[in-house]
Order: sequence, then C-alpha cells, then structure tokens
Amino acid sequence: MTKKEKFYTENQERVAAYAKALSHPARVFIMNYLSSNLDKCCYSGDMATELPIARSTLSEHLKELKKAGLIQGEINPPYIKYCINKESWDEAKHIFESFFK
Amino acid sequence: MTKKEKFYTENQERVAAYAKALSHPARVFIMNYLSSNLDKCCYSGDMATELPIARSTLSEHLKELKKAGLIQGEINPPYIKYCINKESWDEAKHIFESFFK
DNA sequence: CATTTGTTTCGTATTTTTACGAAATACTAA
DNA sequence: TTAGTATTTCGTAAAAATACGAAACAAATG
Repeated sequence: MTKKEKFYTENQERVAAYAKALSHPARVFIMNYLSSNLDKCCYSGDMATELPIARSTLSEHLKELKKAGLIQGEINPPYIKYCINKESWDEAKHIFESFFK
Repeated sequence: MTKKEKFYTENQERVAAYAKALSHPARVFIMNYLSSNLDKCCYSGDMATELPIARSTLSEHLKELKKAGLIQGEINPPYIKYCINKESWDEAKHIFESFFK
C-alpha cells in the first residue's frame, strides 16, 4: 500500500477521534460526571475539588473534550458552565455501537 | 482534592485504556478488519498490504491492541495469525455501552 | 548448513500528550 | 478604580506515542 492523502474512512477517523478524547481517565471521569444527568452542568471549579490534578491541567482536559465536541462551555462570568453536547454525545454513542456491532 | 494512590475507578481506567487502544485510525482499521467476522483471522502481512504504513509500524499497532487485550496472536510459523479476543471485545462493548448509557 | 519468508525488535527522531505553577483574562462587586 | 473570583493561557519540562529502516528471529526449505 502506497501513501495516500486520506486513507482511513471518515468513520474510522471519527472513532479514533472520540476514542482519543476518552483515552485519559480524568476525561472519562468528567464525562461520567456530566452524563449522570444529561441536563447537568457544572463549573470547572466543581470538578477541580473532586480531581487530584491542578486546575490548569483540568482546564486542558476540558479543552480536549471541547475540541472533540463532547462538551460545550457556556460563559457565565466569572463562571463557565460546562455540559454535554448532546448531539455529539449521541453521535459518539452510535459510532461506538456500530463499531462494536 | 489531594493526590492519591489510585483515584479513578476501575471502570474509568478500563474505559480509558480501551479508548486509548482505539485512539489511532490504523488500530480502528485493524479492529474493523478483524471484527467483520468474529472468527476471521489474518496475518500481519495481509493488513500490511492494505495499510499505508511500514510493516514495523503495523507491528507496533498490533502490539498495542494485544496489550489492551483486544486481539490475540497465534504463532503459526512463519506466520502469526491474529484474531479478535472475543472476551475482551465483549467487555469493551459492554463497558462503552454502560459508559454512554 | 545457508536461504528464504513473515514478522518483530531495536535504534533513532519527531511529534504529541500530560502536567504544573505563574501570569493573564474577564467580569463583578466594593 | 481597585480588589476579588473563576478560569484559561503561557512557559516549560518530562514522558509517551508514532514512525521508519535496519537488523534480528524463528521456522521451513533447498
């Protein structure tokens, strides 16, 4: 197989991207935390008190999850309210379902 | 939250570990390839002809998947026959199901 | 025994991830 | 305007992931 611009399917890329977002236990923790109730939202500080990592590190993990689309943050100064992005969460769910099917 | 020996739950660690194994499109490709038929097996060389990566790189990806338990390799010289590890595959499936539930 | 074959390991380099504390930001309240 | 609060970005460092080709391996065959 010779090199190609875009080899993997859109679907394979998507599985990999969501999987990467979930590849760190802190991020799994965050998603567990937020998905316990899909309407639940929380502030970065809420989770900071529950996680054994620096606030800045938590912020980077939130950024990763946001980048993957799994969460969204609504600015509500001086807080930022985070919650699940239901569309992406659903897409991820379906993508993994069909992946394991 | 102060530092702790083991903070995350067993389940969170497991989701993260499986997700990490699936966080590269080449590995997703491999799992797609093998899971198209759960009894399907294949040789490293079979996939090498279908993937745009060096054989040694493919070998490392296979090692990652083996480490995560998702596949197993049966030595059948000079070939090594790879196939899904059904137990782990099933566990991963269930773990993701309950994660997204 | 020397070759061939399929595969992995090794040496190496580059990139990415993870992590922290300090500083910056952005808004509110005094 | 100054101080305070919640959070992120920056600078930096260390560790892990990705990738390649060359060399090593292990077994079968000539």
